[in-house]
Amino acid sequence: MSVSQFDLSAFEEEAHEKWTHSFESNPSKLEKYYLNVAFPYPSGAMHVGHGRTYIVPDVVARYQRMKGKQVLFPMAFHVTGAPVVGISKRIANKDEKTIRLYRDLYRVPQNVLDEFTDPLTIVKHFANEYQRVMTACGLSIDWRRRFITVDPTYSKFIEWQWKHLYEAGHVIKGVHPVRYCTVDDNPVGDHDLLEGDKAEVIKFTLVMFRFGDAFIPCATLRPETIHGVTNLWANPTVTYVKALVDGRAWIISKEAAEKLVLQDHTVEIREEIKGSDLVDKKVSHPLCGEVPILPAEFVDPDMASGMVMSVPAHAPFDYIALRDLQQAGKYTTIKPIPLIKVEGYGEVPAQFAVEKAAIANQMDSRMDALTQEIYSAEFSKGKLFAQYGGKPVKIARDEVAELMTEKYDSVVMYEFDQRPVICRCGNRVKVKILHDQWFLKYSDPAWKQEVSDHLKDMALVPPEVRVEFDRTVDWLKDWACTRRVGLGTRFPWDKQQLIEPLSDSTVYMAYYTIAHKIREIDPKLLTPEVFDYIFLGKKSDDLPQKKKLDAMREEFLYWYPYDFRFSAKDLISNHLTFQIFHHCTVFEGQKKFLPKGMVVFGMGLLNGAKMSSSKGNVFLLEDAVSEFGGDTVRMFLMGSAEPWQDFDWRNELVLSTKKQIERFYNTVMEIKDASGEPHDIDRWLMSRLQEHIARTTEALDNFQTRQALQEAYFGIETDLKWYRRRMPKDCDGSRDLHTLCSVWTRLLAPFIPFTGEHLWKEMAGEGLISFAPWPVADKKLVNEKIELAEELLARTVEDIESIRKLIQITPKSITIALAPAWKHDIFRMIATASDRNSVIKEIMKDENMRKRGKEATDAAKQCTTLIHRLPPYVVEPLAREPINEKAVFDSAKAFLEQEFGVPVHIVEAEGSGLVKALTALPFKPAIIIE
RNA sequence: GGGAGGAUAGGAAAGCUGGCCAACUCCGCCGGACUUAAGAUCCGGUCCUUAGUGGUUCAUGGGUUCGAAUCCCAUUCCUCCCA
Repeated sequence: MSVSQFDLSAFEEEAHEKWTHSFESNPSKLEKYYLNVAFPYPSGAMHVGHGRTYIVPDVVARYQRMKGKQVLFPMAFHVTGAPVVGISKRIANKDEKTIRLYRDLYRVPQNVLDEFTDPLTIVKHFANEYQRVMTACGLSIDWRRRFITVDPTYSKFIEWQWKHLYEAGHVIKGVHPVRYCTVDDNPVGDHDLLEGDKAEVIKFTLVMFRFGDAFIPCATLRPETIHGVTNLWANPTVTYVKALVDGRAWIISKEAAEKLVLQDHTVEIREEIKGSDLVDKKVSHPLCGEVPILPAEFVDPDMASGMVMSVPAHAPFDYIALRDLQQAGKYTTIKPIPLIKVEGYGEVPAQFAVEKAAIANQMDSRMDALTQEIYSAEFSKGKLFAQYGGKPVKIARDEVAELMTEKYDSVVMYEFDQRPVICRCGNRVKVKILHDQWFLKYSDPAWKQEVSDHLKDMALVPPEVRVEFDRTVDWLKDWACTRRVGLGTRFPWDKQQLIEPLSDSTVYMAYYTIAHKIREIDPKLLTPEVFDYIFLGKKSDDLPQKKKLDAMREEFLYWYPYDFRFSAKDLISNHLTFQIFHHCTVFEGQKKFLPKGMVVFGMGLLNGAKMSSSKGNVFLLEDAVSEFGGDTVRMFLMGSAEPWQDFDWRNELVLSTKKQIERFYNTVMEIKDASGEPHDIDRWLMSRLQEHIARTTEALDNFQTRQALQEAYFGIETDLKWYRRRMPKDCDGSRDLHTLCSVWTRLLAPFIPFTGEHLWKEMAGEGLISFAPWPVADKKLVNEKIELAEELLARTVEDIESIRKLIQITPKSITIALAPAWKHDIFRMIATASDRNSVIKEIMKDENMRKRGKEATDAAKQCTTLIHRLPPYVVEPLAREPINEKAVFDSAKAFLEQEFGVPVHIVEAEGSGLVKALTALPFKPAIIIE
């Protein structure tokens, strides 16, 4: 008895035992199916959102396996990059927040946590955790092929890959601005920031105003507004410095002087100048003439050069600052100078906008939004006045910047678009220009062309993402591909640097095919020639361990290219596109090895809010599995949304999923051994079953896990309910139910493999259900007539119930009156008519109909309505051939009487003498309850 | 700012090559049956109205059409990506 109890954790234990090496997959005679997932960066524990990412491909893998394919589903761990280095530092520094996250949320034991001061220990720990939890989820992964991206062997593979990229001319050297901490003396990654992780580096133009023998540089994003400059702003409370920058005298804030050093300038500070001493002095620029310096306390010395040029006609801040001064009776001769015409903002846009929004002073919180609004409006729609060239702002901006750089000493200065940006160490982050920065030249049009050509031949799921890929390829710019900190493979042409994490994980899908075998060879022997041989078939002398290489070559040729890659949609604009670029280069001229398809996922929500480890809004996958069971988690994640849609995890919904599995299990256990003789209703059940098989198969072919579950689970369950209702009281069901159970269990096996294995054993199925044959729909068992008869019966039962509810009397008998043959004729004529409007005329031409007069036209109208109302799968067969309604109801008489507990009479409407019987229509008999 | 997608019952979600659509299905809730009870299961209900009917609905406003949740335009809001 205890064996047949529904006990998920017992099933799980049983299955794990059977599966130990089952999913290790080798080349064989069978057709192959290779799928893979973007590998995880194991810096923390898995949450349920991760669960779906790996369960969807597992369902597909299991499905394809049952279809008889040789399936490869590998997994590895991406440990390269900087984040984990930051984490280890924070743990070493006893950062409370980080420690709490790892100790309390991820539940890392203290003795392990103590070791986390070493970054590699962190990723290795969580890689093992990942494997453990993935296994608990029933993922059918070939773990022999597991690797991490800092394995020496893998590094050799990366070096080989980059050699090809380099030789193809895709790796170039350039300069690059980065966030930089001068205390740590290192670039700062997102995860190393205390504040300002959204800040971006913006390229400003320094407009050089002449001030005696020196320059005063003002940073701007809008150099074209130089024509409208009325003054500069200096902060009277700030101490400025006069410094020799690249040999020429500049007046800038102290902070700016420090920043310029990081941006390729030599800076020697000569003297300090008080801001107040600058006020009311004059400066000049060839494009705007002489203007005064005005005082303004809003000027931030830590923003770019610490001096600001004022364009009151187009910048709300400048406008208000000037207005405030003038209201105090100062500088009243200065007038805003408009220079850009923009529709809908009057003569002086800044003034117009400020007045429209009724902004009182500089402190108004809407100022930033307003500035942004004007900036955007002028950029997209604005045009310079004719005297300044008349060009659109979009074009003029770059032209003016170029002119200033060439003729008027302007230079570029990088600064953040928002502040403050603060490092973990508490120091202000600055922008530094890095030299020796290497780039992947994704901007290369020829390379783009190869990628976009191949993209056309790839299967993309869902199809809507194709435009996003096309756009990404179109827009992609050069990508900085080396870093100075973190874990990773050394960059071959500059050993001081590392290959950046997104750039070292683009062709590893090929590496999976040989990962378990290449380990046997000493990494020192893994020259590029070795990989050239394995992956490209290029022969060369002195290849080591030729036999092993041949075996690897064979694996690669068998598995590659991969059939589908699964990944979340936020990777479209980088990783998923990069990997196509890299494949195109590495497998240059070998189109048959390029990726075949991709499935892109939506995001995960927890109780309606976005999942986020840092905010603590996560539910750990491990907890979910132990609380609800692996099958429950799987079925919930697969059934709540299609893979590419966002899904929402809610515990109460998960709980009801568990009940569903239990219901399924109990039902199967109860009926699997039924042995009665089949009735008509069994033929109906078998007929319906074929459709569920076909639809489930089709859904899975399209990766629609939700649709597939809907068909395979609820579709069959609903049929069974009707089936049991239709069974005579004393009958336990026929031996056909055994077939149904076998099919049903197999259809669900990819989703709930643990329960599947257990039931398979209970049903004495051969081998493991994981490798059992996928059911195939048998067209011969589809019986349209029987389905139609049941449909008629079900609809009639429904009608009787709704009438009974309405009249609220205790019925003594029910009479079902069937429509006469001539109404069937009308029905058929209308259903087959090409023009349903004129068909009534046609009908009335008939002698027999005409003599019935109004009765016939009424019936025709009602039939038309009915035909519109019935689904096509009912109308079509009825149009071909009427069904024998009398026979249907006669044989169901016992059922109906049992259902309603009163005598049921079946009569022909015509000649019954009942008034209500006249409303009888084909497929809709009249019902008289007394 | 540029790009992509979306807005349907209490929640989730199907339908979206125009007529079958008050709208598959699941969850929740309400009522009933079974049960000592709970749970499970089964039946019914869940916009208004009603002898199985009819009406009003699918973010808002407009358009195309004999006819639109479904096509087109505008607006509002949401999500994601890039800047």
